[in-house]
Amino acid sequence: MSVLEVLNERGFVEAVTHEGELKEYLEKNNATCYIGFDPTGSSLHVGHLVTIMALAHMQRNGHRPIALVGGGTGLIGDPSGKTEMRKVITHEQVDENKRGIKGQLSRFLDFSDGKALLLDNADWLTGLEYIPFLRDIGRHFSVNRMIKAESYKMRIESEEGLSFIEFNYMLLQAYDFMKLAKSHDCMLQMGGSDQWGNIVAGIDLVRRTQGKTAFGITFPLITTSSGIKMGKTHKGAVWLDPERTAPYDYYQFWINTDDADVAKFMALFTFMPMEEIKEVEALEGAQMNAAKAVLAYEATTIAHGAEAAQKAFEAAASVFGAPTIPEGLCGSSSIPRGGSGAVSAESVPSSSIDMSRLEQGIAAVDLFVETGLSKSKGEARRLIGQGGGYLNGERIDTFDQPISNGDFKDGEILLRAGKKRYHKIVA
RNA sequence: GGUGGGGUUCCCGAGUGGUCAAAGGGAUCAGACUGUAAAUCUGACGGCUAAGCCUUCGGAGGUUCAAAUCCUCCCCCCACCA
Repeated sequence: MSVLEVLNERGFVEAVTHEGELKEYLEKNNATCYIGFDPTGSSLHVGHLVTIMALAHMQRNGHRPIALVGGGTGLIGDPSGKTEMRKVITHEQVDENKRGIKGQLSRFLDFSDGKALLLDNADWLTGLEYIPFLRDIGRHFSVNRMIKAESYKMRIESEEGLSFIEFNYMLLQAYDFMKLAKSHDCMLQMGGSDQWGNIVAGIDLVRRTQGKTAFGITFPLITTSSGIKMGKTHKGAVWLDPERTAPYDYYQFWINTDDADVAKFMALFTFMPMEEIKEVEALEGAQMNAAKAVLAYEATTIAHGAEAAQKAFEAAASVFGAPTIPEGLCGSSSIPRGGSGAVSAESVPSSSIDMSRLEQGIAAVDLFVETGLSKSKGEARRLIGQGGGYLNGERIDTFDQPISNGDFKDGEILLRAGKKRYHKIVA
């Protein structure tokens, strides 16, 4: 089975250029392909996962993926799909972000022995000279055509407009492709559907300058079944950096997937075989929860390692109860089955507190604020007033209920806000 | 540079001297129902030493018993013209 089929089957493909030829190309060659990553943040997030997984599939099928960090283009900002101009970032930030990004990608890609590459387009873009660039590259672009591109249209029609530097983004990205085609024989670029215009521009440029056919694949924008762009939660992005999104929260993010999305996400964000995923589609009711646990476990394993996934699983089990995963379900997953014995909740956020203060008793509201479960006293008061505050599993009745060292159970006080947020206080 | 229109609480958006912590919607949070899902229903949604007080309506001043609302200056955005 070729990569293209794998990607297709798993729902990665939105559009492909020269489908037949690309298929042939991928079957005959150990191809090199690339995807660009914006170094605007120090961490990638779940929104990047589709592209990352696509690269991983490429590598697993014998091709060589290149993750291209836009250190040069990042200084400009891609207007595609954005309604407003992006902040320009500094070189130092880019360097720092690059390090973070590589670390995270290493979980998904094997960078050893040049099996995957991390390149930075700043290496060739920052040295460009204006006049030669215009003469050699600019002449291949038609403004008429560019302004018709979907990626620019929106901005051109917007109130804010499109700045000149952003307008040049397409040329630079096309230049990247051309450069990589020449230096690494990289003939395939992939990207989100908003990148279509940029990718096609690159393919064009490769053809005009080198007379070769390059290819492009775009991925669909993954939305949840409720139509929201996936990976954003009220708290902001779900990061791949464990410092920013703890593995436990990462795990929880996947657990909270909509029923309707579970199978889709399994196909996209795990390496589980499609036969098993098809079975998941048919699940109903509470069984779906078991499938979600598998999804969360697998996704967490990929992003943070088996150990972290195990811990997250156990922590979740200790607060929500261990899920029963039927034997027949998702056989390839190494998720613990049949309720593992000792469950620890060490991934639940915890803090310690000065014992002398506890002796006097601390009002519940204050404790909720101190532990970060509530942002302000008003919020804590509201929470408890509405019945959302719990102490060791018991609902707290009044907001000023004192909590003291008499409330320790097994050496800890377990506070809970609402259904899902916990905090442990240890002596 | 000229002319006109704007900047309101997380977002959109009403409000044009007191009745405004500011309509409505969205988002969010909690509760009920459930399966840590969705949908639905209910409630909350600036802060606090909480029937009271304090801080908010681009910024700084001013008028007034009283200003998001009126005046002055400034900053920013947008449209059209040049």
